[in-house]
Amino acid sequence: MHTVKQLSTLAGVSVRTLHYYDEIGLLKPSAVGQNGYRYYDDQALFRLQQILFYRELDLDLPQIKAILDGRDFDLVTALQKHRQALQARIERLQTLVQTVDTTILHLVGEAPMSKKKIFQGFSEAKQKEYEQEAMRQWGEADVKESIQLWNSYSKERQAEIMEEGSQIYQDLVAAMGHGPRSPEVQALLVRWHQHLRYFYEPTLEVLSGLGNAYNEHPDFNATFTAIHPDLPPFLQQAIAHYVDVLETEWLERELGLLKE
Amino acid sequence: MHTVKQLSTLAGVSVRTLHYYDEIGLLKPSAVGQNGYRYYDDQALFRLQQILFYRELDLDLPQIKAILDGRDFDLVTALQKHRQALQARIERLQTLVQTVDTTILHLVGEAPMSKKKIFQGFSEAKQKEYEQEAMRQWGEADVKESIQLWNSYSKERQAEIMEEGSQIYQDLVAAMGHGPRSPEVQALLVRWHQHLRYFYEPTLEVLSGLGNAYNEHPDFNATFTAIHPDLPPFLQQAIAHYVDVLETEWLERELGLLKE
DNA sequence: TCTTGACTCTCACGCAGCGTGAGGGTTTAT
DNA sequence: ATAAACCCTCACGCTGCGTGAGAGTCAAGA
Repeated sequence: MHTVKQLSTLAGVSVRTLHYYDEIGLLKPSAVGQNGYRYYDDQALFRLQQILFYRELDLDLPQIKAILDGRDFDLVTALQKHRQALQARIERLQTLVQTVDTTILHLVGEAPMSKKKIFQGFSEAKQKEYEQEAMRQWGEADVKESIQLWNSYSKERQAEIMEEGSQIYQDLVAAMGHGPRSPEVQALLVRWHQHLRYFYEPTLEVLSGLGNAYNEHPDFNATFTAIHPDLPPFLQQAIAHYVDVLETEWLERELGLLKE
Repeated sequence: MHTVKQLSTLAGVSVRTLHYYDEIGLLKPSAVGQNGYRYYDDQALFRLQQILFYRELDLDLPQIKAILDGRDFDLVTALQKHRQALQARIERLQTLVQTVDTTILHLVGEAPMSKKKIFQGFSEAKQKEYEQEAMRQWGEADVKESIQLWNSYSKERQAEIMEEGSQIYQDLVAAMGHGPRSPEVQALLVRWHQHLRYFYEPTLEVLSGLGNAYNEHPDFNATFTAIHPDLPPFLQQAIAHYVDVLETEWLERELGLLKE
């Protein structure tokens, strides 16, 4: 027989939770002393573990009670229904993420916080290279800002960001077969765009200019050709389309909705 | 100037919501009559629409207030943080769905129909063979589950399944001339995959491991060599390709979800 | 003018699943 | 015997409102 405290540490829940489960009849103590103390045996511990398992699945307590009390209750059907509910929630959240993404892009495109900065962040040697690359296009002050932004991240964060970046390009290569305007590729470009924001705030014009540069600028082109020979022209087309969509479709719809 | 009812129908919210937003200072009426009535102008309507927009994104009301009152608040950063939170919730829900799935499978396998013996479709001798074969690879618990699943089928169904199984291998032998990646062979592997699911739910890794085992594991190899001497290496190649395609399709679906 | 019906207001409880005290008894170890 | 640790029962708080209750107000028709 365990007291509430013992059971709570055994199962990793709070004492209050045990009180509550008693209150709603989900888990009643195996015995109650005349002092009012609750005592639980191992069977109760087992039931509690079952409760916690189903709670992990995000089932609500009345449902768990129904399942465990097992009265004319089809567990498999219940779980399948629950699965559907979870899927629905996932899909809803995924559309939310998309909306958040486009909102961020809108805000960034509308109100550039700090105009055009450029990125660095490869090896020390290449860093200089890119710095000059960027300077030729955007000027020294902007580059310095970007470098400061980059240096403001921790070493680990920097590693993560770089990893994420190369991952995105690999995913893009894998998705090339679908064509530059395919939903798959365009979705990856959302990630790409998000990724850029670690370095600077790209306006829509910067984005589109970047797309062209990836193909037409010799140094960028070389970098991406090394990943895949067809990547530069592919990126140019895909990004052009991406910016197109952002400028027309979304601006009309969301912005109009907000301001009208 | 609109009354609460008017504003509520205009924006599609309840009167109670307007009361509440007033109470928490999120949306105060533009004017209040001496009778206590709330009156809202068009600016308030606009603000309400903004509120609803951010509420749609699942931001909580204090956050919305902070955003709209815009005091030393970086909207983009806030949205990025929110995006991460949404992503975390999505990932959590996705693992939950997985857990639910495996739970359902477990329950289905556990459904006690008749606790007879093993893989009854095979001859008594070969039965033991397959049993050990399976145990060596997957451990006892998995095999038991598979056996229980198998025993949950009726005798007639079991006979049909076994017939179907040997038929598939014969068809595969007949199709070997087309090559392991040919549509003909790949279509047969769909049937093969479906067939396996009568016994257990194979993950992609299990499928691919099975393909290798068919060639490299001496017992499996012997079994299939008996059907046709070139069948084992052929199956290994064909199955490897089949799994490859499945993985690609899966990736595409993920990306599609991300975009939609 | 009086009535009626549609609105309006301010409390205030309820929902899920507990967290977090408050205030007071009990047990256990020293 | 005393303190520490544990136990109990209220009971409010959190989110974002829904849902009345009870009472005042307004516009329009008889």
